[in-house]
Amino acid sequence: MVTMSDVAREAGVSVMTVSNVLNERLPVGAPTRARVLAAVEALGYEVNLTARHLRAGRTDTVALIVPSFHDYFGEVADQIAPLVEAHGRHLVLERTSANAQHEMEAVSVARLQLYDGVLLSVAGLDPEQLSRVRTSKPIVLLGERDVPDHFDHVRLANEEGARLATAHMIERGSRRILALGCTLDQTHMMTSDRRVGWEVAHRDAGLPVDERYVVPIATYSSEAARSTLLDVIASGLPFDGIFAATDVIALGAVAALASRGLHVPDDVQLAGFDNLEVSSFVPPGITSVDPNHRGVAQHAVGLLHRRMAGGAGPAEHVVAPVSLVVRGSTRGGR
Amino acid sequence: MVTMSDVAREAGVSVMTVSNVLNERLPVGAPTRARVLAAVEALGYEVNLTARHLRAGRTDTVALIVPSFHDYFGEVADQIAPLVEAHGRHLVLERTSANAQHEMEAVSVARLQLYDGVLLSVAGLDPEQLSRVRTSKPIVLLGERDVPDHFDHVRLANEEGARLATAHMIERGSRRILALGCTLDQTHMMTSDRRVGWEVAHRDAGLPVDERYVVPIATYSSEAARSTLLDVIASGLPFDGIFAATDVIALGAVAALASRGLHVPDDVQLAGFDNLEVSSFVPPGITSVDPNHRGVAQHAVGLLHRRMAGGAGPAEHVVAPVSLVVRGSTRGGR
DNA sequence: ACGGCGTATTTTAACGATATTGTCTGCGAA
DNA sequence: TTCGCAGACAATATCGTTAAAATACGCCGT
Repeated sequence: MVTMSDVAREAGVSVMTVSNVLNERLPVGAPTRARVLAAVEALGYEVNLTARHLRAGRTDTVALIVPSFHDYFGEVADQIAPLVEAHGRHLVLERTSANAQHEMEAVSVARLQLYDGVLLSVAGLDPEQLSRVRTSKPIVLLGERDVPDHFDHVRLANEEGARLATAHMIERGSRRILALGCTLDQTHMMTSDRRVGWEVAHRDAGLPVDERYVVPIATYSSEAARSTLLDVIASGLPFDGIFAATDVIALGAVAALASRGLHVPDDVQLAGFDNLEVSSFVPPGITSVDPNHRGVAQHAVGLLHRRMAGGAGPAEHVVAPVSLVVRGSTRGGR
Repeated sequence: MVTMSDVAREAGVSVMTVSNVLNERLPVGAPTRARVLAAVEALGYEVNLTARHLRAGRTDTVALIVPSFHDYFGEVADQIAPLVEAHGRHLVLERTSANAQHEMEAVSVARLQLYDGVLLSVAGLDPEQLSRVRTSKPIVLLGERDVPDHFDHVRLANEEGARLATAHMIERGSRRILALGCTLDQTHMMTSDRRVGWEVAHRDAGLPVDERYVVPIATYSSEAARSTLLDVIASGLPFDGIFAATDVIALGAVAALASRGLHVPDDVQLAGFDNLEVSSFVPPGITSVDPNHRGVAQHAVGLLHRRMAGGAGPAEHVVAPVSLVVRGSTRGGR
């Protein structure tokens, strides 16, 4: 590897002069500067960022740690990247495979020290595990789980989104709406918060809440959703609407309904959550709760930036508002 | 920050003893070890990886540099991650926004020095620009563009995949097949290689090749595909099949066809390329060329690993085989 | 001619970890 | 008693860079 001292020797100057030429900290005489630049060019020198990071105590890099690079997270990441770069920092992604052990490793203080700040999308860690993470590094948590109070946290208005979607289908005539991929858990989780919204919509409309219509699925994949919904259909439980906890689940539902000859929205209305790009293209267009990626990204990066700039003060817990995008999978959609 | 020397002071030993306890290089007496571990625990010490990286000259980290975190790249990344981790290294992703300037920055030798190896998904850089990248760091290129000979490179059998898909639709009765999202370029690019496969299938079947059926699109988005296809329909050009250059494009085509009341596959057969997960769930299931992510990932990581282990020898240029997955969007699919 | 000042450049000392070499202690063998 | 040697630990040098302090050099005014 070519180092500064190689360049210095080649140019017949000290390493500090090389550093000063390259970083323009102290002024360097024109002839000397020219010799240094020539040597840099000749040897193909590039600064060693590891050394600079050690010396500077900063890396000008932010990590976004996500469970997988798929779908929702990919879309959020694409929103976050330019915001981080606007602050003159780099963004890198790390993956945890939604596995609590991997997440703990990712947030091990050792790993964190490589970054000036971390956006951690929490999927596998519960509050108890998270509270064991002690570090002075700025961290902002993203995700739908409960987290310890002392972390900055951005989450979605899950309940409200689910309520919007369900109320919309009720208004358009559905009376038996599955909550596909939701759960009856009492703790705050994505799947239970969204189920609560589904319940609230029923109560608001004076409709009974039937727990048989809450249908959990094994994994959050389209395939699991498809086979689970096929089971529901086979069981004979009557339904005329589906609130899918995520668009990935909605997609599996679309496939299952089509394979059983059920028409959307005439036989069954369908609404999802996440407003993935594909959702507007899958005929007849899937009505979906838009999670407001841009807003989430802005809040998260904003909070992180404030902490990195040394901002103190109590942790903030942001609930980002969501909105319903109506498409052809519910009646009245275009 | 808590450093080794803080721990050393707390435990009343030298820093080397702390290092030896933590890394188990030289043996340390049991009582001393216990004191050190207690001090580590008490102070919450974690190793500073930046310092270790500088000293070791390695980072045990591989970067995957992609144009965006969407769709295809997200899926490839999820395949690559476990393979890299199996070699005891970390994987991080960086994003270039398919922008040549960003790509050049990403491969600036400075940035590379943070990693032991780099997988670079080339979207914006042409061979001439790439050949200016001089570094001794192991780099493996991914992607469908031509690259300088001295780089290891993994690409797909684009032409063969397109030929398979097109021949399949011809066999099932299509006679006027659009090449949507393809181009007439003569240089090797994804869009032109796939167009060549479309041509070859026609010639193999003794059918004429009509260049009016090659329909480029402005951006590789579903939305652009949809509006472009709507224009084609409006133009009155008759067609009974579509080979879409990517599944993202196929998805836009599905939406356009549905909105014009054209039935897939009865009125128009449709086949895509990439076999995205969604493609098997969008009714009636999109026939697609499977790009063999797993194989690509294995080749790429294998090549990189060999180079990182010091393997010399000429650069390899791998063309990963692809296969056709037949679904309901072509006749005879399930 | 000389003190003083400003600019150009070098020297020194870190950043935090670790490979290498060096010191000390105690014990067994001659 | 003396030497050698092994085990346990410490001191030093180093990775490549940069902040801060030190030096060298010319030039000015008096």
